[in-house]
Amino acid sequence: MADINFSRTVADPDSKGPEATSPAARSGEFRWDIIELLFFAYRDFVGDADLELEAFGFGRAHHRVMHFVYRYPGLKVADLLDVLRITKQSLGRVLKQLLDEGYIIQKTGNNDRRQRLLYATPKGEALVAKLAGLQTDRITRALAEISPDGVAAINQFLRAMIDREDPDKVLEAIFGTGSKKPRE
Amino acid sequence: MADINFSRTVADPDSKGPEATSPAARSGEFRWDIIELLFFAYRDFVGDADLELEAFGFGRAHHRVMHFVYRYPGLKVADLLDVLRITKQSLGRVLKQLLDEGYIIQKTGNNDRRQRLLYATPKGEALVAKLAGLQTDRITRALAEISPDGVAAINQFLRAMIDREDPDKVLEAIFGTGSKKPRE
DNA sequence: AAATTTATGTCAGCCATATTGACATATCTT
DNA sequence: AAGATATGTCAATATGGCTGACATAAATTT
Repeated sequence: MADINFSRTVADPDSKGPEATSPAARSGEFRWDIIELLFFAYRDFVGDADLELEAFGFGRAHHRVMHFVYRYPGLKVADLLDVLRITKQSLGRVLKQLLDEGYIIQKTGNNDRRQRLLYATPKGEALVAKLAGLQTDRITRALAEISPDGVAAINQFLRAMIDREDPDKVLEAIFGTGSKKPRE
Repeated sequence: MADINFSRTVADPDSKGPEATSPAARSGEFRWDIIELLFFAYRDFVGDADLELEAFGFGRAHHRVMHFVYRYPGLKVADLLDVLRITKQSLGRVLKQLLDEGYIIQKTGNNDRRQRLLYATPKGEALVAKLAGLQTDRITRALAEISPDGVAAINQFLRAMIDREDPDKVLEAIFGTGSKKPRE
C-alpha cells in the first residue's frame, strides 16, 4: 500500500502545555496518509466541475447553489445559507445571477408568503446534470474495483467524517434523522 | 443506509446532443450520495483547521503551504506551485508572510543555487502538528468502527479518485511511481 | 390593533485569495 | 556569450468571502 504514515515529535504550537492539544497531537501519531489523500481527491473531484463552469462564466459557488436547489427543490434561502455556511450577502450575489440567467426560479411559499422557495429550471437541471455526470464518472471509476463491503465502508467513513450536532435541513434528509423527505 | 440516490431524466445542457455528455449523464444515473457526502465531509474536515487558523491570522492557503513544506522538506517553490495549483503571485504573498513570521525558512540549493528550498521551522512544525492533530482526531473517530478491510477500501477509493496523469512531485512520493522518497 | 419577530433583500465597504502580463535578477546550460 | 530556468516582484483585476446597517413584507405574539 506504500502508506506514508509515521510519527514525529514536534513542539507545542502555543507553548501552552499539552492540555491545549488533541489526542493525536499528544500521541504524535498523525493520519498524514488520509489527510493528503483527502486533499488530492477533493482537489481533482471539484476540478472536473471547475473546468466546465468556466464555459458558463460561473464559479464553484454557482455550482454549489445549483446542486442543492436541484436536489432539494423548494429549498428556502435560509436553508441554503445553513448548508453552504456563507452569509446572505455572499449568497445573494450568486443567487441573483442564477435567477437573472434563468437557471433558478423562485416561488412564494404557500403557508408562509415571506418565503422564496427555490427551484431549478430545465436549464438549471441540465447544468447540474452535466456537472454531476463528470463527478459520477470519476466516482464510478474509483469504485469499480471495490467490493460491496468496501463501498459500504467508504459510505460509512464519509458519513462519520461529518459533524452531526446541529444538522441543517439537507443533512437531516441525508441522515434521515428528521421526518423530512429529500424530494417530491 | 437511507441512501438518497435515484435517477431522473434531464435535458442536455448545451443542446449539443449526447456526444457531449458523460456516461453517467447519458445513463441518467448519478452518484448523488457520494457527491454530497464528499462535500459535507470535506467541509467539516477543513473546518476544524479553519477555526484554529483564525487565531494565527492565517487562512487556508497558509495551512496548505505549511503542510506540504513540513511533510516534504526541501520542497522547491516550483513544486509547491504544482501541488497547490495556484500561481506564483498568489503563493508569493502567503509564502512571504510565513517566512517573515518565522514559520518557514529558505535554504539555497546545493546543486542549483537558484533554488530556494523550503523548510518548516520548529514554530512552523508546531502549527502543522496542531492542525494535523485536529484532523487526525476526526479521521480516527471516523475509522474507529471500520474493519481493516474497510480501511483498505477507503484508502483505495481515495487514491483512485486522484488524477494520475502528470503527477507532481508530492503525488509521485505518495504513489511511489518515481524514485523519490517523501522525507529525509 | 400594535408590537415584535422572521424571511428576505440590498447598500456600502472591506479582506483574502486567486488571476494575467510584464519584467528583473541570479544562475545554470549550451 | 547566449539562452533557458528558478525565483521574485510590480500593477491591475476578479471572485467570493466578510460585517454592519437598514428596508420591506408577512407572520406571530401580546
